[in-house]
Amino acid sequence: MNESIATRDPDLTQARILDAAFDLFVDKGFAAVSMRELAERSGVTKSLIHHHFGTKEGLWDAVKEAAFARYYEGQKDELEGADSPDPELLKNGVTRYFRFLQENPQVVRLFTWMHLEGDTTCNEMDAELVELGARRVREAQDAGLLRSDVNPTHVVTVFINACSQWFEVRPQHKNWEGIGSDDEYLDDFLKIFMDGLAPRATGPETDGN
Amino acid sequence: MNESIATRDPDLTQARILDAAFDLFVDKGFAAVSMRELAERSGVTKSLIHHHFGTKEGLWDAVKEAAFARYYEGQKDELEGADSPDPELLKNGVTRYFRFLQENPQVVRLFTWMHLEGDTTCNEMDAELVELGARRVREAQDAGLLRSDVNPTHVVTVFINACSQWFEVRPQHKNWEGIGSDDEYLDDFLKIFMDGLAPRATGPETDGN
DNA sequence: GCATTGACTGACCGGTCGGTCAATTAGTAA
DNA sequence: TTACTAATTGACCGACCGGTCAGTCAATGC
Repeated sequence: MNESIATRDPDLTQARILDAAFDLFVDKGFAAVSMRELAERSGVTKSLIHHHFGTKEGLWDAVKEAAFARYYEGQKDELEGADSPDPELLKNGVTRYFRFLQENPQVVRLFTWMHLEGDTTCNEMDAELVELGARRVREAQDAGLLRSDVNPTHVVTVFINACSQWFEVRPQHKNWEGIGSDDEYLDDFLKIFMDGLAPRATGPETDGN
Repeated sequence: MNESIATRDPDLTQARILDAAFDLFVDKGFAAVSMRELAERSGVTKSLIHHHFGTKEGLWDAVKEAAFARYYEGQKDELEGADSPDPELLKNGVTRYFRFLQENPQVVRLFTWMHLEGDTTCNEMDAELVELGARRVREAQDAGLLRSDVNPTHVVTVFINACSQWFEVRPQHKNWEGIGSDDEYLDDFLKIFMDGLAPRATGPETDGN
């Protein structure tokens, strides 16, 4: 706050503002954050934020765009990295997604704010990621590695829901009696999820296809 | 708005204010709602709200308390209504919970706001409900009707998460390609969930090892 | 040198915020 | 009727809101 910028660097300034705004918006929500607060946190004047981002909504949009772009790139890379259909692949996919949310709690909160707002700006990208995952599931189904009587999109949705909601409510549930650690929850979920997705014995014999 | 109260009825007035506040807070979140807006919506003066509820926070607390009390009573009754341990019971429990959220989308949003706020006022009641459900699961496990190598609390948590997150993001996902209706999602989830919870073949019978 | 551009500032704007308060009004018990 | 209590009102408060604007200041090109 006391330090002023050594030399004029608009890019760095914008990055500073975006960082502070990300933290504050994620923490308190859009409506509960004031421009003055944002200015103080990022060490610039309120007017400067308006200069770079126009309105408060403009800044909020920029924050969401930047955060989601990072998320999107990371997830897309991981989804496209895998190749051969394999149940182990699904398990790893779930685990990686779970780890990602675990390490990025702010992303969970950001998405939750956006959902409550009815924000649809990231809808196509979101849909694309799920579509990518669903395609993997369908490949595994066609290869006879996963049961085929469930909608692949729902398979992906179930694990996304089970993971993201876990971290969304984690702060409240943390010290509940009977509830385990992140890893224990993940283990139990994977047991249920993977065994529940195992190919069904449709006939009298062991399903070999 | 035009109608004024025929005769003074403080209870009715408070109920009116609570109703309007519930709708507005659930819709826009605590910070984004103004006392003037609340007053106009409930057809009373701003001062009158302060008279009955003290502060804006006081009204918010009252709204949350009332809503959660209703939720708590309903859920508790359903959980205590069941008696014999039975896998069908778990399936019915999931279905009933799913239907409840389906019919009460505002409750989903309210809880999400509360989670983001870090609200812990309903934590004990929440924990009690999950504990009740977990006890049912444990009974079924002890009776050999469900696999025993998973934490009963996690079993309950998984289905709560899968259901509530579904409705939390539903407005955004509604017209995604590949995604089905509420009922189709529930069916697919139940397939995975129930089969994933079936007792494992550890013994002499048809064993895959 | 000088003009131009854009980053950056601080004072200021009208409006809205949550909350208060004295005064009025309607029920109620004596 | 009277006295009391509580519901209800509208005017009002200081603080804060998001946003604007004229102007300063540093870099860049000529």
